[in-house]
Amino acid sequence: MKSQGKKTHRGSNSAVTLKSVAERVGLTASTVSAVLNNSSAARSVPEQTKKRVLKAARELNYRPNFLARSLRANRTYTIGVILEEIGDAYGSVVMSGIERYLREHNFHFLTVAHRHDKKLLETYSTMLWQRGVEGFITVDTFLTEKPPLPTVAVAGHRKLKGVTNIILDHRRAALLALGHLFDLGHRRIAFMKGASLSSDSKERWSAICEIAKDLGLPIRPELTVQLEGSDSTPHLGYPFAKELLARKQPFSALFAYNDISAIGSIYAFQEAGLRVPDDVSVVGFDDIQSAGYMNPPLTTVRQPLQKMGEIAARILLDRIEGRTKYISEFTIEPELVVRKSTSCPR
Amino acid sequence: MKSQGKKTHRGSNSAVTLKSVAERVGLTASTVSAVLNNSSAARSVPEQTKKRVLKAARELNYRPNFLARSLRANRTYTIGVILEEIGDAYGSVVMSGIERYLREHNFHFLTVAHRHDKKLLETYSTMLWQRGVEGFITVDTFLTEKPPLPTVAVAGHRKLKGVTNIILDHRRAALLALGHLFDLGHRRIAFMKGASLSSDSKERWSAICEIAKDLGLPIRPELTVQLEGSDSTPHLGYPFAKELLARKQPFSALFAYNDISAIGSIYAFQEAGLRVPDDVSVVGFDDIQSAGYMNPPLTTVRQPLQKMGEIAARILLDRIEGRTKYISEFTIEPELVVRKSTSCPR
DNA sequence: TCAAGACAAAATATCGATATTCTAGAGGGG
DNA sequence: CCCCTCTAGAATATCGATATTTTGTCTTGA
Repeated sequence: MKSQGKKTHRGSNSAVTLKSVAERVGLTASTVSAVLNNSSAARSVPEQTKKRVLKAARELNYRPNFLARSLRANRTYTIGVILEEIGDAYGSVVMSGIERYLREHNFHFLTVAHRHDKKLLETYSTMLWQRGVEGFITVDTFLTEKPPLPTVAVAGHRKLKGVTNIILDHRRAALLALGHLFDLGHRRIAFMKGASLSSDSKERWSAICEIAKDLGLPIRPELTVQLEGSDSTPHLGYPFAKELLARKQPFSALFAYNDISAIGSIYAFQEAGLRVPDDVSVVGFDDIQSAGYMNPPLTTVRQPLQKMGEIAARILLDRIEGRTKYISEFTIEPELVVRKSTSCPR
Repeated sequence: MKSQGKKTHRGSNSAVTLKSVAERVGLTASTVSAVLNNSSAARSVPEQTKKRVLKAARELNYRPNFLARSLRANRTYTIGVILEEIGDAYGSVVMSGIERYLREHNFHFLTVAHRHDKKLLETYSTMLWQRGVEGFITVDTFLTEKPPLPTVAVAGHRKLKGVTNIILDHRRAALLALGHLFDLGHRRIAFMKGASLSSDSKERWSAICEIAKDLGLPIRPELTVQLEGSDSTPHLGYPFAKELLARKQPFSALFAYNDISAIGSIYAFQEAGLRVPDDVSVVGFDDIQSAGYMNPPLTTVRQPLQKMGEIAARILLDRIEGRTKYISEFTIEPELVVRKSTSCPR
């Protein structure tokens, strides 16, 4: 005897299956399926019957079982999002953009954070792959080998075949920031390089070097510090700004690695009795949400993070659906947001 | 003739199935399955054969198909996370805690953001349910009816049967903040009430009223503003702080609804020539990452967001696995973080 | 010598949806 | 009158894994 009623249906959705709908109308599951999907086999089904089927499905509130469908069709309409960290001001905004686009196109996503652990990264991407995701979006992640699925990388600058990189135009970004400082009259500029772990680090730095050269601005080692650690709070910049001060080399401006470190630096400067921007101008990078509400409001190079997430999602879906060919890069233009943390040097 | 080799395997994982492993060792799929899962049927399989099977599986890098398995077992080891918004400083930190816990317990999660759209909320939760999630965690979300699956709500104060609420001890929070201001000598305190959309709003406010009464602090309507809109940038507080100033009623301190609005308020105060904390003390709520790096660093009531996410995940998994019974509430203790945005009134 | 076990593994049924093939009956044309 | 075609669906096979049932083969003891 069949069990009736008391199904626990834990993970699965309701107990209403194709079969139960079929029984209701006295037909077989295959016929009902054909009608509901309006497949070619449904051509020979009379209107009357179709109506009956649709009515029954509605009444029983039938929802096709996603797992069964996916298994059959070999499609999950799901992608995997691999981030360095979830709770920070960078990744989560990109994610928000991803979510936005996916939602409009009936895709979903699974998320994992690897926290810069290479081993974890590998485990996680295998896990997602096993779960049938159809592609990956990585954020701030160093991939070491070509993933087995279509992949789009946001802020990941290893060039890998098969991976589309969403990159910021770093030369443009450097030009915006340094040009701004240069125009204000700054000549002794301090720099904060990103931690070696941060995947954007290298590219951004080399762009800065190039542009500085073009502008005739020297990059002095004694005014350059390199961030370390994977802290994503403003602690990130604080100790390094202090170190910079401890070197007792004069400088009138700082181009920080990102807003987070800029904020930490400003804090260190103010603590040391320096006024921003009167004594030191500071330029950040990213334009995170709170940047405009710091004191002083931060002048920064804006990365349109949400948009980058949306574009990453769009490119990935286009590839999954075979609408477009693989492209190796997509460049996003940054924007300079001038607020109050920069001014002419004394 | 069967297709061989050139499978496209889009969503699904590799073409290595149980069957192919079985063929490799000249056995049937069922036997291989029994061995790999070490199920009771495998008792009668000789060690030699087991070894052969395991070896073949390893060599072919066999990964069981998640969809097939889930379909059979009616389990997905997946939960749905429903947030108001992803890219903000609140939800994403909670999510980070959720991720952390789930990862350690081999669960995954799907995420949707409803952006306070009730219709969307319903659609999305149905979608997740169809996809076989085994439970929900909601963040800052107004549920209107009992969900069809085990649910844990973070910062959602509708009391619904079957839903476990992770709540902050708001009375304690109010006591910490108001007690602090009171001890400093503040008597004319302005308040910012949360937007009606924000689910914490009401509870927090009534706790504040109670505690204020206990302390003998009057709550003056002319010093109370109510936030509106669902902006999650500091714009949130800015206009309302301006309105407060426009009323020309003296006050020496502000207890803001959250850090975001506190930051916006400080900005408005400073713009109006007021110094914080010398002219106005400000207390925030949440302790978001940048709170400590504002100028001045924000005194605030800390909500241990990441921990709340972890606990929500733990409670949900315990319920899914039937390890514990349903509990209707779990209370988290807040903590006062005294920084530099509060001082004695002039 | 024959039956009862034990052993080894194959066969089958199932999860739910869907694509393809098959069939029974009605109607029409030559 | 017979064959063909069309209708209206049923039956079956499949996706991949797994739980249950069955089938042989070999031992072993009475």
